[in-house]
Amino acid sequence: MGIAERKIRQKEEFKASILEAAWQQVISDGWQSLSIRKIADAIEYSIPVIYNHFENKEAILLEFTKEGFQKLSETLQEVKDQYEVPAQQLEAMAHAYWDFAFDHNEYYQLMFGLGIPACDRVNQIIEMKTATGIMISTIKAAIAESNHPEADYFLKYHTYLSILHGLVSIQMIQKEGKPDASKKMILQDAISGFIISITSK
Amino acid sequence: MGIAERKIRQKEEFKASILEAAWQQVISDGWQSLSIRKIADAIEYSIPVIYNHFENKEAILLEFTKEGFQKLSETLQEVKDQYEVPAQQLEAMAHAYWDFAFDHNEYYQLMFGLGIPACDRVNQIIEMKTATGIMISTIKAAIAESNHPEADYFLKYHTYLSILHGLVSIQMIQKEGKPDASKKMILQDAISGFIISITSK
DNA sequence: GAATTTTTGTTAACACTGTTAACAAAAGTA
DNA sequence: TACTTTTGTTAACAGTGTTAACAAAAATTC
Repeated sequence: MGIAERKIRQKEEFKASILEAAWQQVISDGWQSLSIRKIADAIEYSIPVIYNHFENKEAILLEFTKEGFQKLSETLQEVKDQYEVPAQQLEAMAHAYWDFAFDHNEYYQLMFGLGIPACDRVNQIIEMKTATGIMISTIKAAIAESNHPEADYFLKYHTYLSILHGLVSIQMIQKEGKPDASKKMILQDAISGFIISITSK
Repeated sequence: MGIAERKIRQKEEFKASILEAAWQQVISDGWQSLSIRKIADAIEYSIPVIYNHFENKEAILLEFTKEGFQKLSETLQEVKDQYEVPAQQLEAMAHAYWDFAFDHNEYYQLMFGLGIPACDRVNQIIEMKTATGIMISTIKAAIAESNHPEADYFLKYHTYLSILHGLVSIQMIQKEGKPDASKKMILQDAISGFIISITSK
């Protein structure tokens, strides 16, 4: 009975065409503005057919999130395979990670829940400069007292902030509520490494 | 003419009551589910009055984002003032930053555009484990070859990922599109610091 | 104090969202 | 051919942000 197989094949194709249409939406207007109606419109079917193939909108986004992690894994593995020394691997993977994030920007935003309204918002906030100023001045002072006062304070500030924000947001994505005190060891580890990197060496 | 003053005072109070009601919403259900209608309901006025005091919903969120950065600045400054040595200040500020993020969780999410649907999503993605595995194995190898093979690989992995994600998302929030190559120096700086911290010392 | 203007607030709608129940049409099976 | 299952549609529900048209209250002018 080849007809049952044809059916599931057609079902797969249909599902794929939904994802295809959805992805077009995502890359052209961002995943924020992805809508079931627009997908239905694009595939020229009525709305409820989509719910025959996906439980809800979230399930569609989940699909892309999976794809994103798959692609990231592949990329990391490929890059890793090009080196032998772990330290070199780590460095190369870091660059690959960076490139992935910006080359597959939509995937990355989906994977890490970057809800982009903040982009427009953050850029019009003067209050942010105050916080920035406090941190930068401290970095400057630390560099001035260090053995290599020629270091780029602005670069070091970005590094400092990125470490902090990275730690926090990764933690927030993984679980809600305040993480236990043991998690603060990660902070301690990262930040003391950073401080050493500017104060001595 | 005290009546004009009373008017603007009342206007201020009204505005404050809107923000108050909005904030109640935010802390009880997250800023995702904040709605103009619910605010109107809470203050027992009709919907359009809110638009007399705020241009749109975004303006209300912007207000909280500002508040968030103000609070963060205050916190950082206070903590900084308790120390003299820049290195100590940086460390103390890092911990203060961490505490702020989790103690004022709603503010932080707003400030950095953490669009929390990803929380539920990320936790049901097995594909994520692959990527994690690749990175962890490399970290393990690096530690094994280092001078202190007793180091906690899981901690180091979290540090590694956090640095990467922090760099990327801070960059993404600030501007869209791929950042210029010079920005990659921040990555280079942070990651080489990290690598040194595990390979030698 | 009455008439007029300005401010303030309301109702009702528009244009969107995700989701689903009720039903019709097509396809496969007996 | 008659029946069942799958597939698809229309129409609605319950939300969302936002705004135009209008009524009521307050302040100002005559």
